[in-house]
Amino acid sequence: MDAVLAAAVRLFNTHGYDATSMFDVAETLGITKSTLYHHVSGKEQLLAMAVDQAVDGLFETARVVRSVDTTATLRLRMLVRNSVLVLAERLEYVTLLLRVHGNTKVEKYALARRREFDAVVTELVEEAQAEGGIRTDVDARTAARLLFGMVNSLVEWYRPARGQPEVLADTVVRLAFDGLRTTDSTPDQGGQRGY
Amino acid sequence: MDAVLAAAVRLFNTHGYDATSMFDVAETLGITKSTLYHHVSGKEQLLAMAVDQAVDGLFETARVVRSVDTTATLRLRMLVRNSVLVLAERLEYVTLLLRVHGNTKVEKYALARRREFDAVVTELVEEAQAEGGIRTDVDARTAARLLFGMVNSLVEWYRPARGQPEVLADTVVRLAFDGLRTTDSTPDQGGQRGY
DNA sequence: TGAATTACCGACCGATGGGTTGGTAAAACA
DNA sequence: TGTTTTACCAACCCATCGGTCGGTAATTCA
Repeated sequence: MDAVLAAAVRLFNTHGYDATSMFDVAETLGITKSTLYHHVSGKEQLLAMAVDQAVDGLFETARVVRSVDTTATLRLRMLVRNSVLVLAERLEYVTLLLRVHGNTKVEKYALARRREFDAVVTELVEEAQAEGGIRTDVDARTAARLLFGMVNSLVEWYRPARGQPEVLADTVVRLAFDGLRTTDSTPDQGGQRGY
Repeated sequence: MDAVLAAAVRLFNTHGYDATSMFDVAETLGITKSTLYHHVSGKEQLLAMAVDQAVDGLFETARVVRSVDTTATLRLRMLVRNSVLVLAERLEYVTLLLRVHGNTKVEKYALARRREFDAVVTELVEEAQAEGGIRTDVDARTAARLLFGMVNSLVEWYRPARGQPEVLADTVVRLAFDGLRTTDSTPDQGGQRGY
């Protein structure tokens, strides 16, 4: 069953959801279409399961971060870092989630969950701004969107083979918080490994 | 003809390229499918034209930036800023370009041009690193990808109504180069309006 | 061993989609 | 005015797709 989902998601990502037929999925698994329908209720269910895999990972990380007792700024750093790790770990599922744009029930659900996650990030950015941890001359909503725009763009090029995701996560955090400019005097934000 | 392309691209973006039928496009224009085929050779041509609109804008900006006689760092800032402006100006075309992932001839062409643009950015990042203008502890290719990952994410939420694109472009440049951290002493990189 | 469950398949169905054909009405041009 | 070009359309073609149906082989379980 997991094999079915994995194969489907891989095909969805390489050829596009619409362009992938249930026949394609079945063929990849070495079974016929009828047999495939014996295992899954339909194409949309495959999409729904994939979206859930991605969304669950993201919200789990948001939940963990929320429960940590530290500054909002540090929690924001943790959220970014952990999100990169989730993206790397569930790459194919998150890729599919981020490409959803249509109008079916499942797709609308996916978009709603993404907006929900966005709201969490925006709130955290606002908190961090309020405590003076990050710049206030950029609208919180805009900052949150650009920040996760950068994070999410990973799905376009990151491939698991290319080294540990932790290294990448650190890079993303550093770039997001300190920018591209020469790191004259990198301010160590508390020294808690990586954040 | 421009009206045909505009209508098609809008539909492609809202419902997805595959999910949009030529009948849908025709209906939106208030003509029949046969008449639509009298104006365009096929669905792929519409995609090709849209992709060209986006790609041409991006490469034009890269060309202009390349011809400016200043530091690589400042040119990189200009490229980011101008890219945001192109994205805002040709939003629907660039949106479509960035969503292309399939395997047809046109889609492969689009991906190739995107990679080409990527190479230009990476090269500029390397130059800027070499002259000491930006941090060197991040791989140039990775930095370039994350940088334009952020820029490109605009297509997911930016809507023209929301104020001048110049303001947004400045925000993106600031965030990309100085990061989210509190702007203790914003280093004015030369004072050339916005960069 | 016999019954029930599970995995599997070939053939089929209705709908949709990209694209074509063969033609008419209206401009543009001479 | 006659002719060519342009804009337009209804009907049709064929491939593909999501999904169903009726049935068979293998497996599980009692």
